[in-house]
Amino acid sequence: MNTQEILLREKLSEHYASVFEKDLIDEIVDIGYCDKLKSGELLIDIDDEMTHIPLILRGAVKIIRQEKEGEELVLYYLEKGDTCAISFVNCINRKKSIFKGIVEKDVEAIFVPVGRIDDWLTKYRSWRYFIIDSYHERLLEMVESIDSHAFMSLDDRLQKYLATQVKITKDKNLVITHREIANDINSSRIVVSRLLKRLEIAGKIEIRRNKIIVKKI
DNA sequence: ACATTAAGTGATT
DNA sequence: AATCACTTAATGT
Repeated sequence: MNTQEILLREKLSEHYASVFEKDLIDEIVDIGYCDKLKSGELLIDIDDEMTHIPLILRGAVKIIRQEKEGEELVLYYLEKGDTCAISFVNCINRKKSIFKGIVEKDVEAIFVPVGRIDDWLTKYRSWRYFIIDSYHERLLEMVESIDSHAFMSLDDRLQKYLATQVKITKDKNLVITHREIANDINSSRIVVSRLLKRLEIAGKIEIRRNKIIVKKI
C-alpha cells in the first residue's frame, strides 16, 4: 500500500469509518481520489454529466436550483459526512444534473468514479443504507426549504439563514454582503439591509462592511 | 484624487 | 415587502 492510499484511508475513517464496512472502505481507497476545492468554485452545474460522487470530508457545498440566469433557489447544503444522493441516481441512469452545486466553504472530498458504485449497492449493506439515508435527508431538507419560503416571514428566514451560515462556516464572523444574502433568500438588498439593521438594534448582530458578526440569534 | 462597490434612507406602491 | 432614486461610506488603483 502506498502512502497516498494510507492517507486516503485515514481521511475516510475520520467521518465514514463507523458508516462503511471494511471491505467497502478498501474499495473506495482503491478507486477514489481526494481533492480540494476553493470557496466559490463550481462543483456541478445544471445539465452536467455526473462522473464522480463526492464524499465530503470538510467544508460545505451549496446546492441550488436555477431558472434562467439569475433566478435561483437555495435547496440545501452538503457538509462533512454528506453526499449528494441525487447525484448518485444521475450516475446510475446517466441523466444530467438538475441542480447546481457551488462550494460555499473550502471543500475537501473523496471522489469516487461512477463505475463501481452500482455494484456496491447490492454488495454492501452499509453503502445501500448510506445512499437511502442520504436521499431521505436531502428530501427532508428540501421540504424544509419549501416550508420556509411558504410559511416563514422574511425576517425569520433571514435569521435562519444567518444561523445556518454560522453552522456551516463554524464562524460567527460571516464574510458576506447584504446583496449575497438577498440573493440566497430571494429578496432585495434594500430589504435585507433594513432587516439586518433591526437585528443590530435588537443586539443580535453587529454590522461591518462585508461582514456580519452574529452574537445571538 | 477618482472610480467602484457596499450599505443606508425616504418616499411610493 | 419591493422598488426607485438618491446619499454616504469604505476600498482599491
